[in-house]
Amino acid sequence: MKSKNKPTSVDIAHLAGVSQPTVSRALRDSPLVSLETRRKVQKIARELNYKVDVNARNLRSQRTNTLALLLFEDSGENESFINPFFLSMLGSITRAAAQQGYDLLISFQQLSDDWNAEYEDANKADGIIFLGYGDYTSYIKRISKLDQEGAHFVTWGPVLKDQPGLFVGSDNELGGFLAADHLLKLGHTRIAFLGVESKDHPEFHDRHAGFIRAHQKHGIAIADELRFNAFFSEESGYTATQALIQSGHDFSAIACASDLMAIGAIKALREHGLRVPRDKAIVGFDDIPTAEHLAPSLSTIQQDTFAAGKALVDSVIHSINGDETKSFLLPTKLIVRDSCGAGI
Amino acid sequence: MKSKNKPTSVDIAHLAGVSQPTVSRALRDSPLVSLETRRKVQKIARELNYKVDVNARNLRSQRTNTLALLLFEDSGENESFINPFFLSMLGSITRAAAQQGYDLLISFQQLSDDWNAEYEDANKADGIIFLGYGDYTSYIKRISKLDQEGAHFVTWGPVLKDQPGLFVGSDNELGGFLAADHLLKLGHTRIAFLGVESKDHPEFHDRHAGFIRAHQKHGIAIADELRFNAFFSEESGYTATQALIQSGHDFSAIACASDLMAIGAIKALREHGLRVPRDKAIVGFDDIPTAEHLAPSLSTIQQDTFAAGKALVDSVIHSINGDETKSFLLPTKLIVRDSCGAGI
DNA sequence: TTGTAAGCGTTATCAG
DNA sequence: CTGATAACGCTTACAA
Repeated sequence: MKSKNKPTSVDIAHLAGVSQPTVSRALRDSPLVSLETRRKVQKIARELNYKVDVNARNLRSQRTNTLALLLFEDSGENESFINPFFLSMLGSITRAAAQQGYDLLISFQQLSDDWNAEYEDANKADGIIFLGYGDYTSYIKRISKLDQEGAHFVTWGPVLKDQPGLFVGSDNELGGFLAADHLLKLGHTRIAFLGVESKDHPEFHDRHAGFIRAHQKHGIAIADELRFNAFFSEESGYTATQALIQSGHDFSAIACASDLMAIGAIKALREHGLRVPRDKAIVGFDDIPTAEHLAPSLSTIQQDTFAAGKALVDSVIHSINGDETKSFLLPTKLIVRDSCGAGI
Repeated sequence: MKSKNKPTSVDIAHLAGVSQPTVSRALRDSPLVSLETRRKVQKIARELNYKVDVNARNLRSQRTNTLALLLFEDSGENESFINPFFLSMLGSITRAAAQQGYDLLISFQQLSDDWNAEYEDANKADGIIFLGYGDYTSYIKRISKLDQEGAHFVTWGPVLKDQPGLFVGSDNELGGFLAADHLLKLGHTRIAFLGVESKDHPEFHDRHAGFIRAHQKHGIAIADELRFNAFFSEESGYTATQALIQSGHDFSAIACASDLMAIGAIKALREHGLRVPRDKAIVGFDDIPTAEHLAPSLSTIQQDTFAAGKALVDSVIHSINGDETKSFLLPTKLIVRDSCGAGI
């Protein structure tokens, strides 16, 4: 079944009449080998369609030139469905890794799983990128050990004081601020906020903190009764919005902590005969590809997945190389579309 | 920088007072090792946080337990943008691979690249999944060699006579039929078709073939002047639709060979003051996540990415195992939404 | 049930 | 500049 016997560096050595380490060196274009020998060896290698066996190389050199991407999912989510924001990240990380000459090993993990962060231990990868860690508190516990062991990894997430490990994330506080600021400028004063309040979800916390700061800037009091818990998903946004409507509290706009939530919110509003943006304004968060195609198109806070992928890959490579590394945030940006209308 | 010296099976052997192969066997839970010894060894391994070095294992066993996914992109496409259909595939392939206990190595390739299909040669992976091969004719040339070498790979694509290698794909002919049949049932008789006509793109050809078959079934003549070339992208659908409108030919519906095209088509129609579905009906193809959120929601032909991912992974694994394998198609399905209206 | 010996295909080290 | 020799850490025979 399998192909013919693959040529090895020994085979080439014989054919070229040189020693086998010389072959190895020649193929890496080492200047320690004379140009003539190099040429000869490389020619033969090409003719035989020789490829270095990466397992042998990795074993000997203790380096894999591979990055592992561990994607964690809330197990509650729909089986066959991946958060589109993560999908975008996945795309840009793959690209960035390729650009740096690293292979990318991808693995989905269930949060419930016994944590399978053995990629570096098993020498499958030189470093790890974590995406979507679930809840922050238990995640931190889990990675503290990794960090002490000197593993090379970076996490997509919030940057907080005294965190173990390396983090890269979006400036969620800024995003929350921009969203609320936009609505407040449009004249809204009673703005609902959809997003979980918990130490376990610092991103949401930060988005809400920005939300508060914007209110302070405008001298508008926060209406705490308009804050509803919701996770990333559409269902969650839908449910929270129903609760909001049924609460009977007055509101003219909703700031959602994710675009999926916003989709659910719009659906719920519509079912109650409320139109966006005529009756209620909506802002999302993420800028997933669907956002611009929604009806109405969704104003939202954009996370730059392209920059994020590159930042994650660069960070973990720096860590691998033993360079100085530091956690940092990427700016978020307001994208104005139709879902907020022209103001009150 | 790197962690402490990782424990090896030899270390454990010493501690456990057994031979090193015994350790290796015990860790694989081989029944050839007494329960007692197994327990002892496993306990020590756990305490030391020992992990098998996959490079050593792979080198010795000549198996990697890894699949490579090579994703080809039309280089013309927007740099940071990946076809959402492929993104869905990527998600489901990752899942399916994990389920089968395989790691997944992902690589983006530019079509222009010097073909980097060396994954199996280099023993990085036991088999390869190809996604988005560009144009069929040159792709076939490229893989013929792989096939002769006995490489283990499967391609997402059309199933044709005398193909080299293994293919899994959607039943595009059926999809094209379902799309046109739906429109014809609604009373449309002059239906435009957007999709490239070329031997190099058999999927589009098949979709059009189904389109024709539906017309035949309904006894309606095909209006060849209503066929416009377009690729997958939104821009392409936009441009083709403009051309269609400017051609002055009468039409009441458009069948698009991809959802992205449909998005572009709707945009073009709207700019010409034409409303969907009131003035023109639209059917897409793929059922990308955005489709249901468009305004109007897009009727389309669904490709089952979940089944597809599983089928691709299973196929390549069968091939690796030397089992009998055969190319096959997965059924496509009509999803009725609002973009076709209630008929003429 | 366990141990011994060999080897997977490289790269590293050192000597020439 | 090149070559001999020894690892890298595991699995596969085969022998006991």
